[in-house]
Amino acid sequence: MTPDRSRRRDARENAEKLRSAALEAFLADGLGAPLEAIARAAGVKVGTLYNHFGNREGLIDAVVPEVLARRLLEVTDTARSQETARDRLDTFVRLMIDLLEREPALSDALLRRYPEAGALSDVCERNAAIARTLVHDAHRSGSLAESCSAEDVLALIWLAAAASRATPTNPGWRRVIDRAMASAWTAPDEPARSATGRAR
Amino acid sequence: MTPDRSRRRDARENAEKLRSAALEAFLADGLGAPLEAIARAAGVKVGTLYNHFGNREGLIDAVVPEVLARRLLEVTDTARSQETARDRLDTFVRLMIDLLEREPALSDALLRRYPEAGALSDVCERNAAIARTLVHDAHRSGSLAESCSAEDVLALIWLAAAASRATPTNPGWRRVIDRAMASAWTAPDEPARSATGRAR
DNA sequence: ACTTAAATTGAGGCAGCCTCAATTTGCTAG
DNA sequence: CTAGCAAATTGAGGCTGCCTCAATTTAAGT
Repeated sequence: MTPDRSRRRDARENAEKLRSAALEAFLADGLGAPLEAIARAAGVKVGTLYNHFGNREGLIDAVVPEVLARRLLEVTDTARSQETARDRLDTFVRLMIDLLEREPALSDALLRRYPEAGALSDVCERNAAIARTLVHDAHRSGSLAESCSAEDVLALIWLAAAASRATPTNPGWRRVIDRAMASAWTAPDEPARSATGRAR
Repeated sequence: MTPDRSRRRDARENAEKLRSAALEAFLADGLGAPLEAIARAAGVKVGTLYNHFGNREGLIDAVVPEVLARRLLEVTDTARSQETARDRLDTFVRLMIDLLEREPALSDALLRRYPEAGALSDVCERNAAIARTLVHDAHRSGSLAESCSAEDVLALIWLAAAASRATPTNPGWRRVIDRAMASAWTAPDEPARSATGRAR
């Protein structure tokens, strides 16, 4: 984003090396990856890291939001391209959880483990807003039970994030979450195509 | 349990002080409570703690299993005293989750964060075995869907543990878990009393 | 080349985990 | 009652990890 206003080339290069090392570490190990290791991978001392980014949150914010926003965009794009409101929400939730299983950094972000990372929180909040509208549409279309609020859906996703970051992880959690989501639809099997309803 | 075979009174007393400080800390803050703080609270240096208990897991094992076993016994006793198989399982799950919300140490135990604490793992395993028989009975009684296996119920409890230990915690998770469990019963509302079933 | 502002870093403080040699202390046999 | 021994305690220290800052190095512009 900020193409680095600093005058000195070495500083710009070091910042760049740090960003790329950080990105790799954060994506691989989550947002708690040791900063000392990142600095080492960038061929620099930690002090330099702190000079450039202030603290862990600063570094996270400089590097992670963009990538996660891209991943989330893929999810929302695919979800929004579905025919029915139910499919849109269903796809969204499913892909979100798939993504959480692959991206520890996203789980850490959704769990708000680093609340000072403002840009990252924004990305999450924007995503939550999308989830809320998808839920709203699903409610309107009658395919999602009113008893399942938008906050419930967000909590479900949050829960997947928490599960995916628990140590050691228990593979069974996914079935439980799927069951919770499955029980939230009003029509037993297929989405109510527009209003062809034998709904209710 | 082991009333301490050591000859020297001071050693016995220190061990006792450590146990009680440890218990307090573990119950209050979970099994990750800093050992240095425990030693300090016991009026002793960490070295002494390590002399007596070897490592964190040793201390956990010396102190936590008994208490958690008691708590779990209350839960299973109450659960088993219910009339129907469905109520027994339902009560068990509900009380377990209540307990997890109150006892971070239990969540840490179920999450297997300290696998070397053998006695603790045993307590958990015994509890899991009880859960399995309750699920089995519920299946036999026809009140629990076959699609909800014992491992699914254990995963649901594990999930509650993970959620309750995530930082910061999101209060909404409980509704999601309740929904998952609620959807696992075959009869929509009340337990099928023995076989008076309009089940299926 | 020299100056100077900027960037880097080494050293260090803090909290945790854990180890171990040296010291202290309780117990007991004489 | 005391000396001597085994047992227990501990201080010091090593390790990782977070973060700070004064002193030094170095790039860039005149």
